[in-house]
Amino acid sequence: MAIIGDLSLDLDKISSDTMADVVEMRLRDYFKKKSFKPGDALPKEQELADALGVSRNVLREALSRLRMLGMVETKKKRGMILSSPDVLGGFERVLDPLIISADALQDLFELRLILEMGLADVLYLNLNDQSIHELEMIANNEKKKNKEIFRIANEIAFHGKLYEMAGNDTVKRFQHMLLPVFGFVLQLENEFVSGKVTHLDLVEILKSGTKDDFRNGMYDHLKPHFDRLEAIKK
Amino acid sequence: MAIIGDLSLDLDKISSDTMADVVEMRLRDYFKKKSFKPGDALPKEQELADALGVSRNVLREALSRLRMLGMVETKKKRGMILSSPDVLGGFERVLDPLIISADALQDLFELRLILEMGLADVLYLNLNDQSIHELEMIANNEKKKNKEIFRIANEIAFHGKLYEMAGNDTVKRFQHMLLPVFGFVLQLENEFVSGKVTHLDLVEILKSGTKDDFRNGMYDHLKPHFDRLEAIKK
DNA sequence: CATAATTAATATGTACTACATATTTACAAA
DNA sequence: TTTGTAAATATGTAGTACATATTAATTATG
Repeated sequence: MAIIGDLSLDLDKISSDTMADVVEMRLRDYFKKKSFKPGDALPKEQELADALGVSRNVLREALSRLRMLGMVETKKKRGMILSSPDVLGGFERVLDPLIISADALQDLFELRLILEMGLADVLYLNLNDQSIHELEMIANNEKKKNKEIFRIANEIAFHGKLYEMAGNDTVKRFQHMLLPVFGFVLQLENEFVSGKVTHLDLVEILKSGTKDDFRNGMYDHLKPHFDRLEAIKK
Repeated sequence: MAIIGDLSLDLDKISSDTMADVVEMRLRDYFKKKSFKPGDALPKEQELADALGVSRNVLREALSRLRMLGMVETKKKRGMILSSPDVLGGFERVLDPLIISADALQDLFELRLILEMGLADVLYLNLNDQSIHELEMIANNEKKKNKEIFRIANEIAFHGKLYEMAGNDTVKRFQHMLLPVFGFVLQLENEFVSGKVTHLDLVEILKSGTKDDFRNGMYDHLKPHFDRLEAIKK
């Protein structure tokens, strides 16, 4: 006798791609196959629609997606050109803590910790006295202001500066996008404790310490977060 | 006398948002303001279009973007629901080494190195004998196969397994998406040398070494890449 | 002849209409 | 109670029309 278990495990959902989904993929393939490069002019909408056998409506729905990602730009009469997308644009649009899954939130929380811990090597490649001095100014500023109220702003300023010093704009932006997620997770846990190593301590390490010193300092600075992770994993 | 420099630096481009751009933003704001959560039903297309004062066409172009990102799903008659987007979907669609800028390529190359170096802490939180054993199998397998031909596949398998062991699906996928970029940059440089520390060495460290040992081992494993970075930065 | 002004041509942006299709709901039939 | 049928409805798709901005061509003008 046949055993009927969870149907959803045995029967895959019927994939109902719309024409816009298909056209989006086909356009991608077309650009690749023809090795279009940024700046190259694309055929006009009606030609593409005719070639694909769809209405101009459907084609524009697909184009709208590519335009959002920055893959294509259009000028009124000149037509469309392929362009260099902002690699983080699509990521940014989706990063709302209220709508992404709890698992993804947790993963992104960890991702930021991974970034902070991995930054040392690239950071030390770009280190110079001027930027260390600027970082120190930021850390010093924290003492003046009300610690509780400006705590989050201070965190953002200091760590953001670290990424800036690493000289990698994409990673800096990336980390900045992760901040709301990070804050959201912490808020859920009602946990705002600080590690033993302060921002000023980290500055001192940058002045005279090694990469390893910095990594260890950063770990201690982030220790409460890692402790939280450890507690969860068990 | 007025000095005329680079015009593009002095004159901002006129922002010519299309209706679809505006509607996309307005829908986002609407979802937030009404605190829609995944699963909630959205008004029907015609109602939204009427409310926004645009044609159903324009509204659908905006919706098409949100659908692509996985923010909304639609069923034929039931209407639309807000849903949990795949946080990396938008990123994945744009990661074509042939169209993203050279700067972004370089940044992403560094980003992968940062991830590898930062992985240790999260990895050690999840470590267990079983997964170490599986990793060892992968590393051992490399010796059997033709090293040159399978070199890239081996790299992907080993490092992919490391991310899997870290127990963070998002980061694992993220790293996997970065691989083509990584490979592309290396290919440009015609550089495929390995560090002194092999995959098997890393496995041994995982068995009996500390987090710091692992980080140092990973750094040595990736040393050629860091050397390349250092050469570029100067 | 060179520059400015005008006109024509064209591709995109937007709106509107129409209809097929899938899915729900309700109801009828077995 | 389950199954089958019919009506209702929201989305998916096609097609037409036109406004607008931009380019190209043409004419006017000094």
